[in-house]
Formats: sequence, structure tokens, C-alpha cells
Amino acid sequence: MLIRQRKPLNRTGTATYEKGEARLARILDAAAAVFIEAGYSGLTMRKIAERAGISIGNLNYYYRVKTDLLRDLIEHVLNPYLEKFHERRQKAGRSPEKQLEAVLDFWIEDLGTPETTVFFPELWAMGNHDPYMADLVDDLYAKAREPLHELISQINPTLTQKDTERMALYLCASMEGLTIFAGNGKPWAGQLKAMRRLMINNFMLSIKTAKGKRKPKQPA
Amino acid sequence: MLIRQRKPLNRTGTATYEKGEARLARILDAAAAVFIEAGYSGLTMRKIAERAGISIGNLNYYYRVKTDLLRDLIEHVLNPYLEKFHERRQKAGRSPEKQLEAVLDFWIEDLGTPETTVFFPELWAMGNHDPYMADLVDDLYAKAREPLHELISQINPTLTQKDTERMALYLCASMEGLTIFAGNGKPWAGQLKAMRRLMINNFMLSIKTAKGKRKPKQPA
DNA sequence: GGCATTTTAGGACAATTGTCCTGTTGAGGC
DNA sequence: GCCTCAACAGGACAATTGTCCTAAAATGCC
Repeated sequence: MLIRQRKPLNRTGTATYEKGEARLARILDAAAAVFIEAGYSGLTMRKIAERAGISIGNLNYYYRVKTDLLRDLIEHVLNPYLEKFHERRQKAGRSPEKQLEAVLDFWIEDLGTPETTVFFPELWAMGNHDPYMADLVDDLYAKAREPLHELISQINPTLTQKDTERMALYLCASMEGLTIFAGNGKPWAGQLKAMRRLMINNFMLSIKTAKGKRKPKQPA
Repeated sequence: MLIRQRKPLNRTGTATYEKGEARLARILDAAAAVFIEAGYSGLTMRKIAERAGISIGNLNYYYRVKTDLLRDLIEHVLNPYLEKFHERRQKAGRSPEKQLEAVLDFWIEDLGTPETTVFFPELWAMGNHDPYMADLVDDLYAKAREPLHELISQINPTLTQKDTERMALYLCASMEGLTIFAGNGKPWAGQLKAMRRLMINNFMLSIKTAKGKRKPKQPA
């Protein structure tokens, strides 16, 4: 069955038939698996091809250039995150405290998965020398902090915009940092739940006790 | 002038004369510079040799194997850290609060340097696929957390051993996570000082308000 | 069923890499 | 002053890499 109009001038990361579309997905799955196993330095076209069960030539047919594959791979891995954040928040009811707790809960829980444990440190390292990657990561985190920002502001309305942003960054940085110590396979992995409780408790405490200069709006 | 006994059977990372000793130091300096500029993936023997102003053959004379060079390089970069921690703490007087503040101050301040910003994320990423590197990093952090552990316990003696360890890990993870966002060249680099104040305040709050199950020892 | 085009495989290429080898130079000990 | 060995340079090697090319095979459309 035809997927798109003919002759898309053979660009990379595209397919025209269903078969090609499915292959494209399997390529990205294979790439993610190799990435998690071997890191970015071990992510070679040949390993990806082998993992996907195709030849190098065929892989090269779908991706002429490795950087394009990497771009799609990262998108493929990162996209689900923001959706899951939103989803968890929706399920948490109306109370901003409960909502924030739900988001943080998921955030820290997810950090124990092999994908997150391996993927993100690698992205951080790449971001130091690849401006494109740096932008990508910054964007993702900016979007991930948005719900934090909103909820913190609701829980403590006296905080200024800047204070709220800093508080959100504080939570974000703390949780991301935990990846290195309590991520999958790390020495503190067994205490991830305890650390989650500790962190969230302290986050809540920090948010509520922070003294802002802004006068809280009186609900009419 | 002779540095050591003759015939050290030409091991790697060693020199016998002063000249060789000096060269060895310059090689590690060059390696660090290349590492910071290009990351681990860009750290090639040829770049290091060029940076150090010597030939590949000569570099190979000092380091037959790249992994040995990497080992020495990391030691060369990491060693000064723990000493600086101790030094800062000594200067801070007797009060455990002041001491802790001094250590955290330095920790967060240092995280804004190019070396730390680049080096550590790279180490984290490597640690995911290289057990040797993982051990090395874990050891370093365990040692770095020791003073935190000790000081937290002094500030809040009701905390159990485990609670104290977790609290120390919490501080450590939070600060390390900040590297990604407010390290050298990062989008929040300009607000590193503000974040430092925010974090240290909240750390102190968390430590003091934490309720432990241990009965505080009465000073005789 | 025949045709056009996508999909596939496999070989080939140049570039880069870590490592090795040979030979030369120069400094230090006797 | 000679002799030994550290210090150095430069070429060479095999392995690995991303990318390209050509030709066969599979597939959807008429």
C-alpha cells in the first residue's frame, strides 16, 4: 500500500511503502538498543544494520548520513516523555500538590529505566561539543519544566516569576543528578524509592517555605 | 639528572630523566586540553601529540596504549578535587554549618569551570559502558560525600546513619545535576550564584528539619 | 502479467584510528 | 672521550568507520 506521493527524491529517513515504513521503525528501535548497550561511541551503522537484520547497504538506503539517523533516533526516544508527563498530571486530580507529586514521582521513577539512565548522560556529554544537541536538550528540559513552573506557582503564589523558574530548575537539576547515582545499574539503584520520598518531601518543603516578594492574588 | 633507577623495562606512563618527566606532564596537560575541547570521542593520539608538540611516535613511546593515557589523564584531573574540598573546609572555622557551607560553596562554584562542566558528564557517560570508569567515578563521589556525611551528622545528630547518607547523596546529586544546566557555557550559567544561594539555603533547611529516629547524644 | 520503482545485498572506497617498527639523536655515567 | 640507553621522528600496518555504487530482488499499480 502506498504511504505517500511518489518520488520523494529519495531523501533520508523516509519511506514510500508500508514495508519501508515498518523497516524505518525497526531501524530506529535497533539503533536505540545499540545505543543503550554500547553508548554513542559504540553506535555504528554496521551494528545498527545487524541489529535490525538488514545489510549496511540497505541501512544506507534509508539513511545516507549517520547524523540524520541520530536526529531521528533522539526524536524517537525523546518524544514520548512530554506526553507521559502530561498524562500523569491529568490523572492526579485537581490539587496542585497532588499533581506536582505525580509528575515528580514519574520523573524519578523513570530515571531508573535503562533507557533514561544511559541516554541522558550521553546527551549531556554530546551537548558540550555539539550545539545542535545542546539546543535539543535545552528545549526538552525547558518544556519538561513548564508544568513544574506552573504548579510551583500555584502552590506558593507569593513567588516571583524568576523565583519560580529557579525553584523549578532546582527540582529538575536535583532529579537529573540522581540519574548518575541511582539510575539503572548504579550503586544506589536499590534506594531509588527512598531517595524519591526524601527528595519530593524536601522539594515540597522548599516550595512552601520559600518567601516571595509578590503579593498573592486574592481569589475573587 | 636521573629520576629513578635504570631499566624500568619501558613501562607506559613513566620516564627516567627530568626531561621525560616534564614531557609526561605536558602530555597530560595537552590531553586534558584536547579532551575539554573535543570530548572523549575527539581525544585521539594524534591530536594529543600535536597539542603537546611532539610526534605520534614519541607519544607512543610514553604511552603504548591509549587506555593507559586515559587512566593517567583522569587521575591527573580528578586528584586535585578532594584536596581542595579539605582545604576549603579547614579555612571555614569550627562551626559545622560554616564548614558545610564552605564545601558546598566550592562545589557549586567549581561546577562553573570549563573543566568540570565538560569532564564530568563525559565520565558519567563512559561509566555506563566501562566498569573501570564506573568504579573510578563512584569512588571519587564516595570520598567527596564523606565530609558532607560527617557535617550533616553534626548539624542534625538525630539522623540515623542511613538517613545521613541519603541526605548527603541528595545534596551531591542536586549539585552535580546543576552542572548540566548552569555549567560553563550553559543557558543558566549566568544564574549560577543565585542557584547556589537557593540550593544551599534549601539544603540547610532540609538537614535541620529532617526528623531522625536516633536519640541525640548528650555532650558530657 | 508486465512495468516502474522501491527495497535489498554486497562489494568497494577513502579517511581515520590505535599501534608497531626502524632508525636517529642526544644526554648522562664511567 | 666513549658507550649505553632514554628520547624522539616518521613511516607503515591492520582494523574500523561512514559513505557510495551497482545490480539483483521484491512489490505495488495498470
